[in-house]
Amino acid sequence: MKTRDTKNEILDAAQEYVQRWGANAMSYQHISEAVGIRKASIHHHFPTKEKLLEALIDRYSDYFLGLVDAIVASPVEPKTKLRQYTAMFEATLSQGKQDKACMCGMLGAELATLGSSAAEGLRRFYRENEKRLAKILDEGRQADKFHFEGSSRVTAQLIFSFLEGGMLIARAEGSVRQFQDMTRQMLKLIQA
Amino acid sequence: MKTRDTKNEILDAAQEYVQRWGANAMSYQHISEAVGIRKASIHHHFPTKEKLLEALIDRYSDYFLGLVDAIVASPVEPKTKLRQYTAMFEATLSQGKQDKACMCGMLGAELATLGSSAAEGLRRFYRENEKRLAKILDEGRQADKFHFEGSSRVTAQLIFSFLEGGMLIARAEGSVRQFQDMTRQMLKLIQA
DNA sequence: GGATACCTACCAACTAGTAGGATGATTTAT
DNA sequence: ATAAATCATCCTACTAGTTGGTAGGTATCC
Repeated sequence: MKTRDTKNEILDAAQEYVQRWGANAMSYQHISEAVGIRKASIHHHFPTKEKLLEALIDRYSDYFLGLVDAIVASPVEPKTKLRQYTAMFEATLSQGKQDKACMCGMLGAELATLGSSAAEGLRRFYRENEKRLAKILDEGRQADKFHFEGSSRVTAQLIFSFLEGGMLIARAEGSVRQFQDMTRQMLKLIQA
Repeated sequence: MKTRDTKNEILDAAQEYVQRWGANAMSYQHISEAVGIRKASIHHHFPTKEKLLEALIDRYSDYFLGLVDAIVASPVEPKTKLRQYTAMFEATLSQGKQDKACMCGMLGAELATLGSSAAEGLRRFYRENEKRLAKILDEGRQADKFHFEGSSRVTAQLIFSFLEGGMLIARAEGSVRQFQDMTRQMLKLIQA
């Protein structure tokens, strides 16, 4: 707990900005003002914007997937796990002025402007989420709690896509409620 | 069919750019080079970037919803209508280097950087799509071709959210196939 | 004494947007 | 009909501000 504070404060500010405005609307200047540090000092911690975004994606990914792993490993019903998973997205959407989306959903739209390393990190985030979701779905289907035909992997991709897209759409309407309704309906569709 | 050409060429170039790179990565300079016209000349047609984006959203919205209306009005099965609707998204994703998303999905991520008028246009696009989707769903449910509980409006929002999100996710993986698989699974989930 | 962390001061490139002029077509006045 | 005025389109040339990034210095800490 020494120098690490500033580095994390920079990432905190950057993440907030990306979740609200997007990576291309975020600048070193903005971070500088938010953290209370000079622009050049940010370059000391993250030499280029590309490196910053890579670090940002890595941190976000690790944190988010850590929470997901805890849900997957917990001894509750698959249905509950799925609800807890969707609640994570809902929580982000509910923060502040309800104008934050999933950071990796935002970056998905800005994919073309990302470096190849950051883009790979993004894809990893998507795949790892889908993998964990598929596990929950498999578990639930075997226990006859979920019902759907075909691949659990594709179904996981479908649910994940909906959650990422749903955040953007619901945010535009300024309606957490709409997101909750859609999520509930999604869950109903795969219920046995 | 006189002066209108340049205006539309500008919008064409801008739309391509937004669908691939996003609105914040698009500049008057980029459009200028793509169209073969000077930067200042673009300002003559669209005095500010905000106005350009408003015009872009309006044109896109009118065109897209026009196609959707044709689908809704056509005398085919609801199931076919839904497949035709999702095929429109698939077509965009299949274009070029498979790096284009729905323009309004892209702009959804950049919502905070849009002017209030453009943001309202975006929301209108979302709502009008959901409305038409709900109509198809209602029609199908009444004909016992679709089966789902609860609100058709919420179900329409769910499907629309999935399509917008799915384009971004599938694009990241460079996989039209993944998008097709997810869409097919979505359709299966609401099939009677 | 060598890192680490931060600073001031700069840079070249790019951003949206403006001023004002040239060209040519279309309307209008005579 | 023709001359004059107006207009749309496009141009060169510019502005002020922002962008990511660098050079090089200073203070502090192990």
